[in-house]
This record gives sequence, structure tokens and C-alpha cells, in this order.
Amino acid sequence: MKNIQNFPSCEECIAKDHPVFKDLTPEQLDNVNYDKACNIYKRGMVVFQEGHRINGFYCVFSGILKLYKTGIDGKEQIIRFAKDTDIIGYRSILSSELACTTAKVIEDATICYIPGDQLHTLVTENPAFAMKLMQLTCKELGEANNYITDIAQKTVRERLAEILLLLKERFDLDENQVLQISLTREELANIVGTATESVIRLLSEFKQDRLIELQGRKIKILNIAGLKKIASF
Amino acid sequence: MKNIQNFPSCEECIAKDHPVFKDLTPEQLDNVNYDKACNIYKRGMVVFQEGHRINGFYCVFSGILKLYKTGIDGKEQIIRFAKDTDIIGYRSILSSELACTTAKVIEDATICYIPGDQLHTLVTENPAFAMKLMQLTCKELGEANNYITDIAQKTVRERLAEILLLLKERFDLDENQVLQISLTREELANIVGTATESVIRLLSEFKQDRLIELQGRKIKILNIAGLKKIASF
DNA sequence: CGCTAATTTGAGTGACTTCAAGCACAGTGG
DNA sequence: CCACTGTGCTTGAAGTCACTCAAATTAGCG
Repeated sequence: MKNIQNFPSCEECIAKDHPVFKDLTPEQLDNVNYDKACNIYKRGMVVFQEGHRINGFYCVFSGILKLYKTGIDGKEQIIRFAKDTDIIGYRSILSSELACTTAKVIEDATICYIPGDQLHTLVTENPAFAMKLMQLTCKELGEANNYITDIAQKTVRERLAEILLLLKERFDLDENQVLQISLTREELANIVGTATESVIRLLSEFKQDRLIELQGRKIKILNIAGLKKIASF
Repeated sequence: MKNIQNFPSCEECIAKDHPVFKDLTPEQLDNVNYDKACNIYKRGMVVFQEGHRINGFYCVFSGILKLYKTGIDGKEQIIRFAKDTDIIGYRSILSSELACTTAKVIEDATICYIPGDQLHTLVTENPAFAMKLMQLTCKELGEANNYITDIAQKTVRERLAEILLLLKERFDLDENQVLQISLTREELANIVGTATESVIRLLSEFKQDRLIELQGRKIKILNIAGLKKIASF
């Protein structure tokens, strides 16, 4: 075993019904487990950077990352988030391109690195795995296409309401209906594709309309139906 | 042979260095060739519709289609185009979801339909094919992510210039520098994500600035560097 | 050390500007 | 003749700028 520290074993991820790895044979899983290198990343750390070469992919064990592209004059556009059992960076290895996004930690994370040739081997040797991976890519592609349509046709107000609902789906609410992901106003703006000030103004409108409650970065969702209506979802 | 008419054989597509089919064994290709059903589609015809179930995928032999999603109040958002050797609809079979876009012909097309189980068989039996298909999906995903960033951050003017350049890459220019795809102003607007009037105004601005020339739907590209500058490409 | 002081960072507000959408209408050409 | 193109005008949504305030970090110093 390479990782002598108490780093996670792949079995722990499988136990969570891992979307792509659960189809591996015990032997294949062993190989991955042996080859992988785990690391702890603190908030703000960059796992990989847009435009750089990456030779493997990453499997998130815990924590949350944002994946973003840097547009003109350095403005971030957040493409998606990754949390436990998500894999990131696999796109670049498959198409042997440079990373097209930057992955930055927004909640302290434990992440395993798996060399790229493992991925190639698995795709060739395990059709079920290949299928799952392909389905994952297709799902992401479908979501991306949806978002293109939204961003092109909906107003900032509609999009912000929609993003709040999507974040709720992906990160859930706690027992007090508080969104279980903490983002700055600027980060919210970088998802929605707008200015920070606009997000601030719209959030307080939503608050006034009793759709949400705000205390710092905690967002409490009060009226899901109301948000859905605004998002025309 | 099922198709008694003079419909294209798969070999003709292979001859064009088909992006995913070229990795098939002769036997596999034979199977596809036998199972496929070809059809001629006229401009305006719909190959498949958003929200409908499709049980196979389509391989474009000739012609051009637009793939679009229908947003709120029926406004089209064109996601991509398909031309010869492109395959469409494969996403829905892989993830066994309903079609998430509508495919409509904009230039008379010959299109082959291949049943979905063929795709499953090929992915499982031919790792090289699986790999190619995955790379194709990844490429599309990368482009989608780029477009999200653009549409979220760039002005309509910048995006229109960029789209003209992208169309030039994809459909080439003829000997007179005329773009080899003919779109209505509305269709252009539905790619860029703006109003038809805005496209009209901006196109005539571009014309005034000697970047392009217009004669009906024919767009002649005069100054590529200039367009690149506007698109901040 | 511990306790301010100083600096940074993020949230929030108001005034102003501008881009682009929407509407109405006039050509025009296949 | 109808769908498409083109133009002028108006309005509104959202971006930008300039600033305040609060909280959180870091530095400074007795």
C-alpha cells in the first residue's frame, strides 16, 4: 500500500455507491487503490489550473471544489461544482488536451489522484465502466446545453432563482432549510454570469419577498415554489 | 441489403475518415450497414424532437441540420450544427433519456438511422470505438463550457463576431470568401442568444466597418483579423 | 504573549450609463 | 403575398463606478 497515512481507501467510495467505480472488478479496484495518491487540500488551494497539462484525474473523497474558466479580464465563470464521489479532470486525459478549467477548493477537501493510464486501461478493459463514464459525460453535456439556453434567454433574476434551486438539489438543505454550501456573492455572480452588485440586490429582493432569508453567506430557502415560479422552472 | 435504393453505404463515410466509425472491424461495419435505414430529408423537416423518445442515433451523410432547444415562450436556442459524418442523438441512447434537443434540417440532407442496440454493442465490443465516442462527447462538452463562458461574459457584438468565425471554421468559405452556410437573421440570433433586430443592426455595422459584406443571406468575410479582434479571440 | 491598530475582504447602497430588447412600421424579394 | 429584412424610437434591465460599513485577518508593539 502506497498510502500509509489514514487516507481513504477506494472501498469507502464504493460503499457510497460510486457512480463509475462500482463496476470495477476487485482486481481493477485494487490497481486503482494502489496507484492513487491522496491529498488534503485547504480552502483556496488549486488542484489543477486551466491551460496546464494534467496526467491523471481526481476523485473527490470529501469537501467541495468549484470548476471555473477564466474569461476576458480575469472574470471567473463557474462551470460546475464537485463534491464527494465526483471525478474531475478526466475529460482532459481522455481527449489528451490541456485542462480547460481551474479546480479550486471552496471547502477543505480530501482528493485522490489517479494516473491517466489507469483510466485508459479501465475504459478498454471494462465496457461497463466505459459506459458509465460515457453516461456521466453525456449528463454533464446535457446540463451544459440547458445552461446555455437559460443564460441566453432568461433574465439575471430568473437565473439566480434557478441557481438557488439547483444548488439546493445538489447540496441539500440542513434541518433549518439552510443551503449546505457557502458561497460569496461574487461566486454566486460567477455562476449566474452577472455582476456581484446585481446578485446582492436581487438576493435582498428575494429576501423582501420572503423567498429566502440571509445571514452572511448562509442562505435559508423559505419558499421553493416561489423560486420555481420566478425561475420559470 | 435492406436499402435497395442508391443510399450511401457506410464505406463512403469511412472514406471520409469518419471520426468514430473508422475504428470498426469490417464485420462490425457490415452489421451497422445492414441495420441502418437511410432517408432523405428536405429543408425544414424535423429528424427528431426535444422530449421525444428516440431508439437509435443518426449519422449525417450530407446536408446540414441545426440542433436546438426550445426555451421559454418558444424561442429557439441553437446548440450546434451537424453536417456530413456527424452523428447526432447518440447522447439520448447512451443515457437512455428523452431527446434534449430538436434536430431540424436547414439544408437538404441524407441521414442514416442506426438502432440504439448497435451503439451499445459497439461500445461494449470495441474499446477503440468507445474511446473515440467518449472523446467526441468530451470535445462537445468542452465547446459547451466555452460557450457558457462567452455568453455569460461577452457582449452581443463580441459573440456575433465570434460566431461568424466559428461558422467559418466549421463550414468554410467558398472561393469568394462567402460563408458556406446560409442562415436567416433569426437563426443567427438564436445561436448568439439575442434578438433578430440586434443581429441585423450589428451585421450592418460590421458591413460598414468593412469586416463583412452582405447580399441576402450570403455573408462574405472580408477581415478575419478584425472580427477576431472584436470577438477578443 | 496578549491586546489594540491597521489592513484586507466582503456585503451593501445609490447614482449614473449603456446595451440591447421590444414595438411599430416600411420595404423587398422569392 | 407572406416571410424575411431593415430602421427608428423608447424603455428597461443590468453593468459600472464610487463609496460606506462591518467583519475578519494580520501586523505591530508594549
